Amino acid sequence: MPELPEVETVKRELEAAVLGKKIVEVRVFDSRVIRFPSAAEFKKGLTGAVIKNILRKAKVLILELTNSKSLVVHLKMTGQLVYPGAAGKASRVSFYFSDGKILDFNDQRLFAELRLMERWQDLEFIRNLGPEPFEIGPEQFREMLGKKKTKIKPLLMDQAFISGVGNLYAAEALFGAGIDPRRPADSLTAKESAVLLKEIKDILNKAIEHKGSSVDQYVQLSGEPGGYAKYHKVYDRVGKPCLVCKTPIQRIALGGRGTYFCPKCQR
DNA sequence: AATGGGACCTGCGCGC
DNA sequence: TGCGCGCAGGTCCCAT
Repeated sequence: MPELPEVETVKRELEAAVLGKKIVEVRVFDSRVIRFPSAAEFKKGLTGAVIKNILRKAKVLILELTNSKSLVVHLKMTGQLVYPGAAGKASRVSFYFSDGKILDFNDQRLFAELRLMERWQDLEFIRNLGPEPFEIGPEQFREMLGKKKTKIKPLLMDQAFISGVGNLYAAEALFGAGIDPRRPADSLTAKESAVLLKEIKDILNKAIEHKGSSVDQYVQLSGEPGGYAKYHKVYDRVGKPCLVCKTPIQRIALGGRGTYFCPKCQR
């Protein structure tokens, strides 16, 4: 599922592929993914526009256009952007460029969201985003954790607390830091919180280097899977031996989400 | 304030 | 072989 490294990968690839290109046609195969405005207005607002700038805010992708509007993309869990595309049957929306190439937006489960906004900065979700891990240091992180009694793992996934981390990287970072996902956030020592922040940053950076983790549906812009999944130490490894101590990896539900951890290495 | 559950969706893998 | 069911998780929303 696309988290910060996957969205960053797609953002970089989009920059190389479609920056400066003109959209000449938009075909909508399932209008449910278009959250704003209507499908008709969406098409009208995009046709003829040139992609001027591409940004990422946490897990959100923003394509700024020359007509002062922005295409805001949230892939949620199964959204994909594929280029060059083929407007195949899995496509929900296809963007046709003046050079004849196609950018396909696919989404198996229809959770993903496309919006055409005058001002993406006004989107409530974006306004409420907490800092990305790269934007804070250990002292600030410790202070943030100290104000929260909630379990550390769901807290890492709270985009208003810290943004860009989802279920997979939260589990991997907590394993790397040797911290039990059920620990109250304010129980982490200064040293533990510093190690955790470093693990988060290191793992996100390494995942970006390997162009993301392909579990479930995520693919790079080219349609190829990302290469980071083979480095996962706990995610989706329930019952398999811990790569450090051989204890079977456990899976529990926290905040309704599958949580993988090593009961021996993580305390 | 924190927590839990359901909702949104579809396809996959499982057990029978 | 085929069917029904649970599950997957990013985010919002509601209830407690």
